[in-house]
Amino acid sequence: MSLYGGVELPDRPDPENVRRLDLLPIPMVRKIMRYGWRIDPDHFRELSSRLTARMAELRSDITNEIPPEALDRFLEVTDGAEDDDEIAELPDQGFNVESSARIASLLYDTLGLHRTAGVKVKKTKGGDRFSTGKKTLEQLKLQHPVVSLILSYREHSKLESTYARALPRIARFHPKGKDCPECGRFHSTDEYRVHTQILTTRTATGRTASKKPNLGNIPVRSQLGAEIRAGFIASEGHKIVDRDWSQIELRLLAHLSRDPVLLEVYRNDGDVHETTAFGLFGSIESSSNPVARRICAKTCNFSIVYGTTEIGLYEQLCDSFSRVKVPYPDWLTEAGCKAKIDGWFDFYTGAKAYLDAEESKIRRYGIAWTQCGRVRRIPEVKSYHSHIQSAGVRQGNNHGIQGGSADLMRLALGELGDRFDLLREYGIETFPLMTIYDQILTEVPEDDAETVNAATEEIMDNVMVDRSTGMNLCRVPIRSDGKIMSHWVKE
DNA sequence: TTAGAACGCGCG
DNA sequence: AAAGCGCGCGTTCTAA
Repeated sequence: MSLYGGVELPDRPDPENVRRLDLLPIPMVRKIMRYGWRIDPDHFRELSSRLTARMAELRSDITNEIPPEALDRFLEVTDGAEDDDEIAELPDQGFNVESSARIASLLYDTLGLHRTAGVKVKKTKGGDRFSTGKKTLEQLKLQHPVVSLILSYREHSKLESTYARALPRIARFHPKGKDCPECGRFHSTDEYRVHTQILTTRTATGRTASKKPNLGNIPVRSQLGAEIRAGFIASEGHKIVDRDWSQIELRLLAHLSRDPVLLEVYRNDGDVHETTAFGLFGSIESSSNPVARRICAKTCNFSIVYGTTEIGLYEQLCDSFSRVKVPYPDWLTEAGCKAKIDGWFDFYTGAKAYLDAEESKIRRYGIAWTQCGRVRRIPEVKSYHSHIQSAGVRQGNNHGIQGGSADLMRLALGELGDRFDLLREYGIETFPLMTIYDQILTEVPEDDAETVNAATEEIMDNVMVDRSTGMNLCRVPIRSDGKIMSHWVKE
């Protein structure tokens, strides 16, 4: 029985429910940590040497881009980093590109890019010097060719040190045969697996956190990053079932806010990003740049809800556009972003009303809670500094959505654990690989992949259906996308 | 020598 | 005064 629109929500936290939520996923979490996830060490070793080689090239390209007299001037300057130890910069290798302080010295002291740039260059958090972060460098790209080279070097270096080099070292050996001493299962070949640690009571919002390795930040967005993911593989004769919720946080917002536009989109299985684009730009036929139009809408949907300002949205949009190599549209200014934010709230009036109502509750109680009753204290709203208060309100509103989706994930993991136990009685063995915020990955014998995919879908999509009464407690449908693969990338 | 802050950056 | 939230990790660099 569906009660879309007919359900009144409890307005107070339910501590019993939260305790249950914290315990529910534990059997699944323990399995994830015990079984681990197979990786291909040779893939990473090969990738690592490719990255290292490219880094050396980029290092010399960077030095070559600097005029000789400027380079001499730059290399003479010694800052605290340069003792007479190993860290000292070797003349034949150029300088230490890893050091943000050295990069700042190069870009600003030696080349003076902060003066030639049209925009105001940001300072670091401590305010000691000009920033060399990605967003700043993106803005300086056109000033000097060395900037893009530095960005490229950073990308390579990040992937090499954090993933390509680290993962094979962390992996444990699982010998072939039955009763593997590491995980107890049967392996038809020797394999290497990484065993992440999952922390279930650490984050402020109720999300789980993963470490050693952190499987929540394995690259995917860039071309190079996808090559890291390709090294995560399934056991011999097995497949990976990868299912992720579709826009779970926006659906939760639709549910909580009862925004009429959002409700309508999701109930009709519509395209929410296209709908936002329509609200911000008008019909697609009148658009000169449909690609930019959609990127903008998508970015707005994921940023504005959490209280981004025009400056933040501007930076975010620049990042989105450069990522997909779409030229910046002419309206992309801070003022233009202000207009988009206003337009977004004018279009989604119900969401606006919900966020405002939440804000007043958060300010009054100094507490934010999810629908399931997960509490987060927000003492900041009682601060005498208005910017601290605003940050607190943003955290609180974020908690309702991010924490709410974390609650759903815990519910789903609990249900899925029970379902997997049932499948085992029918001879289907499942090995949970990971849960990443809105995603559940499972390793399963090839022939059972479709079955497990369907079971996972059933659990995830009905996570807000009360199993004892059959009542649907969500005002919009919850949907997910599933993939069956042998590498952690599309086939 | 070691601990940890600062910076930067990967993901949802 | 800062400018969306939530994390973990690698490197540099400083302080003890």
